[in-house]
Amino acid sequence: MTNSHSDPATRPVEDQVRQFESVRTAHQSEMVEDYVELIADLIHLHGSARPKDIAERLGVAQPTVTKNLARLKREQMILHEPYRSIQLTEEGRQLAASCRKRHRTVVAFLIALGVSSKVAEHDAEGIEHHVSEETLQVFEDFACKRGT
Amino acid sequence: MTNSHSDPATRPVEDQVRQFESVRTAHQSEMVEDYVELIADLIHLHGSARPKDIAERLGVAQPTVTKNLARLKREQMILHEPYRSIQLTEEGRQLAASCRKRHRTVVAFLIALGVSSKVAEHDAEGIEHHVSEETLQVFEDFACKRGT
DNA sequence: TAACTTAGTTAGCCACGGCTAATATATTGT
DNA sequence: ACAATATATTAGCCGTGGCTAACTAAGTTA
Repeated sequence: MTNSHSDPATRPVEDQVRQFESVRTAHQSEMVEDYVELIADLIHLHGSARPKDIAERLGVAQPTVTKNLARLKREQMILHEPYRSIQLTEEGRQLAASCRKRHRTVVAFLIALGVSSKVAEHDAEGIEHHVSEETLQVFEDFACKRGT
Repeated sequence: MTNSHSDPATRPVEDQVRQFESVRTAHQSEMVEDYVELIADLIHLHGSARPKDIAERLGVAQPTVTKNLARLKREQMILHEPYRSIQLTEEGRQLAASCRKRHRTVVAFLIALGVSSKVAEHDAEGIEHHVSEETLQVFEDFACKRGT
């Protein structure tokens, strides 16, 4: 172990606190990121993203989607009037693009490492929300050197 | 891209559903894993794990800890009577051990990859809960070959 | 157009994991 | 032993993201 603090509980308390806090924060953005990314994909694929389709892709009930869309709207990620189509705002489009890029980077990285593509896709979904800029950069370099 | 389904929305719906479901499931176990791991560390370090210390390490209020300990108890991870000390059950100890091992593997892997130890420690906290057995094995092999 | 079907929303429930304020128990020091 | 302090719990609030049931709107088709 190169790490000088291999036992977590011996690290400064504030450091550990910051970490846990930042994981909690990440969890709060996950839903938004997943939705925005999925909406972008659906629009790209079908020309529109209906609550029905979103619900189906995520494996949740439609009312759950309606509720969460309210939050996306509140956070200015989408434009949406009841019963009308869902549009991404500029901010939403940007977020979707960066999520998508990050997602693909993580998948490509895992595959380059030797993980099967199915598992890579699966794990990326969970991992992508917790990768810092620094780590993402390292992933990208690695994937470029080794993978496709 | 070696992946045949680089556009998520073109993958079979059930696959994507399973992924999102499994991320949601992982989230439900995160709290338990974090607590159990931390409790083991504190016991190892101080001989006991008090709610006060747990709260301090996690950066949450004490009542939050009390509430969550009830869940750990319900799930048979700890033994705990009001105002008395916290013990890990055998199951709890095992979970703590495997979480700890996984955590260290992820950290060692990231460091071996070239991520700074501070960021490695940070990202590991978020990533560790979303790494499948297969990926973990790949991480371990890589860290062994390259790092300490 | 009217009836039926499909899609979307609203209302209201649940568990979770945060919080503060108030209370109860332990511990410590005189 | 008792008072003061520190720790732990309880009660009760909040927002999130699930759910079902009931209702509303849109779209289809006879």
